[in-house]
Amino acid sequence: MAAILQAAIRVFGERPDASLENVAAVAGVTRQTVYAHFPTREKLLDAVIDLVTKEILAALDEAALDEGPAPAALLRLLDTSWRLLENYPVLMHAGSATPQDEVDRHEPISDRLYRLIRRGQEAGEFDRDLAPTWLVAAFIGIGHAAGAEVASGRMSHAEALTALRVSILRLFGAEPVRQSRKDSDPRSA
Amino acid sequence: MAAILQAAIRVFGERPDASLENVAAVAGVTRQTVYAHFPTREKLLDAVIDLVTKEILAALDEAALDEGPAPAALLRLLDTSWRLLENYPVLMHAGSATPQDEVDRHEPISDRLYRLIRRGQEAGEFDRDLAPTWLVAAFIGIGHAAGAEVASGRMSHAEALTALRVSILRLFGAEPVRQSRKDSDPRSA
DNA sequence: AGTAACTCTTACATGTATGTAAGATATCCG
DNA sequence: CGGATATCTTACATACATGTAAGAGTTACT
Repeated sequence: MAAILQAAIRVFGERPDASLENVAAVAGVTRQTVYAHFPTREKLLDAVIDLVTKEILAALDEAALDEGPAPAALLRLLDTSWRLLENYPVLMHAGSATPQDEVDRHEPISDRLYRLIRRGQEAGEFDRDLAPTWLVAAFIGIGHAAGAEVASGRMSHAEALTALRVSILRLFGAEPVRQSRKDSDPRSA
Repeated sequence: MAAILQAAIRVFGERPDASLENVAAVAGVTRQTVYAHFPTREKLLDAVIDLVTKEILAALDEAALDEGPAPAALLRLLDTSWRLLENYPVLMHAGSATPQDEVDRHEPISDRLYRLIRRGQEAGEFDRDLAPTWLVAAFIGIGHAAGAEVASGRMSHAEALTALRVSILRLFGAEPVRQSRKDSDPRSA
């Protein structure tokens, strides 16, 4: 049963509309065995989402996003999200099913991100010109872009993470958080 | 003929994996009539991509991206792309088919964007910390995010465009283009 | 040893999409 | 008028995925 779930996570991560036949093959069982545990395809999908959501929540709780300076918390959130995306490529396809599903899947991460943005903006650590809801969408969108770059082999995992960090901080209008700086003249925000 | 192509653009824009039955219905013809013009589904897809690509190239040529300051050209490119995305929602689903298709579809826009980034970075108008290829990916990713916000009704078209302008300029490390003065008209073509 | 849970094999039914084929009808143009 | 083109109707074949069903084999636990 657990093997089937893991297989489903892997397979749907590569191809969201893969058949149960594929999932069963990867799990090393037959299609009917899958049906023995999950009566319909949708139930299996639900189980996958539930499991992944639980892992996400646990990982985000460890990041303690409500504590410390907002920019540092943002980077913790970024690193955690990036690691989750690496472990669960299925998150890349969050928009493939119904819009309702999309919302549900990203809800745990986007909700915490939203609160973090609000906190940072109110403390003056993030620029206030852009609406928090938009920044949430942009964060996820740019994260997906980075994931796609890695998936296609155009960037390494490490390169993408570095680029992500810089990009997100810029986007949020945060002071650069002490990273290797080159000869770029600092503009005051 | 042309009606079928237009219908395909519309239908595939809403649902990339719609059946030819749907396309035919929207076009006001029967499925067999579609087959009379496009022997396979793939041929129809190719025709759609070809047509849209031509329109994109024409629109981008009008934007004169090689002339004037890079940040201004970037905004022209952004406005043009945004308008194209509005007219051809099918561009939102550029990653749904094979990876090869994705590259092909975005090539005309990403190639010109790449050259523009290089030009701006070499002239010192854009920050040099982020690789041009990454900025291309981030540009498209954030653009898609904006498109999704509009499609879901969470932002208006105008709100999204404004947020996009600010976000892209920040991301590219460009000096904020004089937008406090209202004489910078987005529609420059 | 015996029972229960799990899994396997095989088979069937259904739905949907793709693609092919043949013959009828309409329309436009020379 | 006559022929070419485009379209329509109806029908068939195929492929694939989903879901159901029955019966047999395997494993593990008691």
